Amino acid sequence: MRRPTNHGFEAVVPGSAGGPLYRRVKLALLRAIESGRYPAGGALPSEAELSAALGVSIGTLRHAVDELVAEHTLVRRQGRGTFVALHTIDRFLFGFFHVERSDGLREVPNLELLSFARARVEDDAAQALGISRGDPVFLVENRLLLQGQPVIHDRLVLPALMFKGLSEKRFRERPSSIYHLYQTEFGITVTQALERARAVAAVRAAARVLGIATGTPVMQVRRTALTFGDKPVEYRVSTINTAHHDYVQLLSRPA
Amino acid sequence: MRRPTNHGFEAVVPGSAGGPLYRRVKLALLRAIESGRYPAGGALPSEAELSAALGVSIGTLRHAVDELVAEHTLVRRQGRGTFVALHTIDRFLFGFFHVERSDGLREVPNLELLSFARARVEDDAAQALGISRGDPVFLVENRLLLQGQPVIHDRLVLPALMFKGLSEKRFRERPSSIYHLYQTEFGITVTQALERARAVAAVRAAARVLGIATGTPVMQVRRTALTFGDKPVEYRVSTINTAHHDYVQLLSRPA
DNA sequence: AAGTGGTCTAGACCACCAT
DNA sequence: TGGTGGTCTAGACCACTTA
Repeated sequence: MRRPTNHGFEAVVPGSAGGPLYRRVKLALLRAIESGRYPAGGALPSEAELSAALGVSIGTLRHAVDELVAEHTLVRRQGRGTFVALHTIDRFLFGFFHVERSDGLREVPNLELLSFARARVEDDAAQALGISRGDPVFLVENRLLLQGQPVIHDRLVLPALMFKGLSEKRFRERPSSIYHLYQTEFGITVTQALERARAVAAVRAAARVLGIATGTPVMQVRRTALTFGDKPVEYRVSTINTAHHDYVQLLSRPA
Repeated sequence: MRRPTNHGFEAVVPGSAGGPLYRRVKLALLRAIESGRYPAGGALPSEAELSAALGVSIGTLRHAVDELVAEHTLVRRQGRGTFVALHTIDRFLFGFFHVERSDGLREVPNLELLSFARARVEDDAAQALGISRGDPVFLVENRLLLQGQPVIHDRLVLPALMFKGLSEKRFRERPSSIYHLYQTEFGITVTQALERARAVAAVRAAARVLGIATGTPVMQVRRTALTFGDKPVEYRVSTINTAHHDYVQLLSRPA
């Protein structure tokens, strides 16, 4: 017989304000995840236990979990349990990496660290990250190879306050994916990203890194990556050589 | 007292094969919608009536409808009913139109028809549309203006068999959105689209239409639009002048 | 065999909308 | 006021996983 516990939750009462019960249950779960009580990759208590701890029916608990699963915050595995979602290489590839060869071949990119530095943030990145101009940031420069050929040049801007202790060494260890590194080392889960793309003539620096002539048309993608609560965690400018690769998108949902 | 009807549905029995009950209910609803029994914009019978007609509990019926709502096939309106989703201008703007001014201003584009013709399909479009090379198609050429300035040049390829009776006049009438035209005039609902983008130097024809110099870097987006069952209905090549506008994407879901 | 999530039911009550 | 979808419950049973 197992002793009943409340798993650190207070009962969520139905009558009071704050919207539907399942939504308050969802927020309670989200707060528990963000607080680190259930680390990325770890299991949640069973649905029966959670519904008892929160004082709601199992149907209501499932409704809340359904939404968190739809948002990729949780993952259900029948017969095993419910887990906090991990940024695996697969999720990265299909969720946040949009470049593939023109013939449709998708491939895990090979990453080369070009430079790593601490600096004070410039205006465009400060605005995207929602921090003050001049705040300390890390600047990381990467080159991504597909089939041995350089295709993408990335410049990342990371708020130093959120990535305390980040070092060049961490990046040199070639994490399976950068977002996986954020998650496991800093407890930061990237849940979505906003991208703005345009075509530009390659400047000399980017052209050299990509091995193309200055002035070649390339795609420039500016990405702001967000975590829970739409909080920005990374600003990134990618320059893509689209001579033999495409930037691919599947469109479906409005807003 | 209202006479009970089955609304043309046969009861869905739980025991047999074919996956979960709610999924077979979903398919039954989808077939009814595709068949035209419930036209775009029209209301479905109430959930109580549907669950009775299909012989399932209201919870199961709601589960099926939940998925169709998540896929934007149906729309629920509390107190009014459940409706077959319409391609309104809003849905178009947020679901399928991705160009906005660099400062973030979103605007409904002004459409100019440049040319309209019948022709035999070329290879790239034939492959994208899943038809045989040489099959009859409509070729439509549009120019989209934002704030009075030409920003996008579109070349559309439509299978003639799916768009019987399409005429230049229909396009001249400036439909609120092209996908709305497909839906109301031909019963074709675009549910999702696949886009492949790259940066290229503007060729002379596109440059003239967009009012820019030949060779200017522009984005070229090739879109395949799909309806129910991932069936292709339109192939489109867009050339975008990104001098003052961006191609914008919100990324979240993996696959 | 025990524990987990997945499905399905039957019904009560609430919130919203039209008339 | 009556009809619609939205929420919530309590429980039964199934399918899958692990030991």
